[in-house]
Amino acid sequence: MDARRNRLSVTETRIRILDAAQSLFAAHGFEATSMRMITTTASVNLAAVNYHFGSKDVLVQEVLLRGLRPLNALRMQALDDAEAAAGGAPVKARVIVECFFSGSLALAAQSEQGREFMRLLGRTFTEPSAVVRECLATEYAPVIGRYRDALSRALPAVPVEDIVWRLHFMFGAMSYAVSGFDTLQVMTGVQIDEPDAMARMVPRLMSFLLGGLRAPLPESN
Amino acid sequence: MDARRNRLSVTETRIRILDAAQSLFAAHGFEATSMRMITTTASVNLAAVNYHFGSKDVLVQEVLLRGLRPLNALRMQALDDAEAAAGGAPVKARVIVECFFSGSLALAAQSEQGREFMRLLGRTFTEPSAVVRECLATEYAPVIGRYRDALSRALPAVPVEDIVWRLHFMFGAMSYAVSGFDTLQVMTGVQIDEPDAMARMVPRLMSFLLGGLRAPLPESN
DNA sequence: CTTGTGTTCAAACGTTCGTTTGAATCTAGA
DNA sequence: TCTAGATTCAAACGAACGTTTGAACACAAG
Repeated sequence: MDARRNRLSVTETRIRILDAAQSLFAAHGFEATSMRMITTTASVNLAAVNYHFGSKDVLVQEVLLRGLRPLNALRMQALDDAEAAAGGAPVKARVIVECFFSGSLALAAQSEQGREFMRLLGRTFTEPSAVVRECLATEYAPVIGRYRDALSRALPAVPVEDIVWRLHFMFGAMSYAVSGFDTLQVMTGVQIDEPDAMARMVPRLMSFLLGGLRAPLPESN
Repeated sequence: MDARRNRLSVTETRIRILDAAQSLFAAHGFEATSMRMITTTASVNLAAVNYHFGSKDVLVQEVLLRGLRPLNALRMQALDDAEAAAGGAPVKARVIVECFFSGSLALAAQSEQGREFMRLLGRTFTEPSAVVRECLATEYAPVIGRYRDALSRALPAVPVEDIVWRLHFMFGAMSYAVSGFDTLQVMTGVQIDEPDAMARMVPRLMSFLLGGLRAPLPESN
């Protein structure tokens, strides 16, 4: 089998590149990560990325899609299940938020690679690169739509427009919370080095987000 | 005076560079903005940045400090005033949040340059660059400390550790809200092109943040 | 063994980056 | 008016970037 060959199989080379790229992207960002850093970390030749993926942009896309597609599939499924369990009644806001996070948590809990991707996801939202934005827009659009509708049913007093705004704020708090651990440390002096930092953060984040979602509307004047 | 000279005065050249850099940094990010873009936009020679500032990193710092120092001074002053007005009593959480935003709003309201800087600020938090992080840490540390203490007095039921977490989430929602207009558009299909988008967003953001700040704590098990 | 296809490799490509240089130019003070 | 210092300018520097090239290599099929 593959183990006998001293040359790596095709799929193995691709995976090594994807893994190295994901790790470096999460640590340094997309632009700041060079092809040479990626190929050196992956222990493959410099030309391998262009041979297997065509360009750096395509590699970025494939790294994002590899993590994002199963994650968003989990999020859709979780909401489907919750709505089925509720019968015809609207799903409670707290449950909806939990649905959104359960996928991330599962992914982050099961492997260091999962945690790495979550850190990477935090970066993507503020990334100026056009290819990243386009990728996110395509992948997130249906999920956002689904959750917007569910939240709109759960919080009938909140106009859809405000639901969208609050979803936007939620994404901000979320991506920042995931990607900005070191910023938090440096700004506050708090140390968050424990490996279970994510698990300790998520319930706090969920309380915060739920509080924001259910906040009274600003007086419209 | 200066108007008679066909050569720019020293301070004018510096200001032209700072303005052009701020505008381009806000639009494309720090790394993606080249010296040639800056000097072309400012209509000065390529070598001018290195002559007047020493390096691109120093220019980045000076752009940040020029906007951040007066902004944070306003924030400190606003909280001082609120505490003085409250006598010995703790300032209400809603007022504290308003203090934090009043400075940003004043800056954003009075000039396009102010709005530009707010957009730039949104980028900074997720910027991987070491020089940016260091600059933010130094400038924000005392402000964060002050607001943390004030919030801790306003919300005695919330442990200081959770106050810090929620401040962190606040920063995320805030920076994302300011910098991620186009992301919001692209993800939701909502159009936010009006010039008063900032003014329409802030009350919504404040409601959201206050709701998050005052949310019930997660059940500690 | 030979052939053909897919993969790896070292080397170089052209471009752009931030920075430096040394001469030209302007300004202020003696 | 002349000179010393500050500023601008065109040009080039070395380094790093993403990408391309063509030969070398591995391996399965005939």
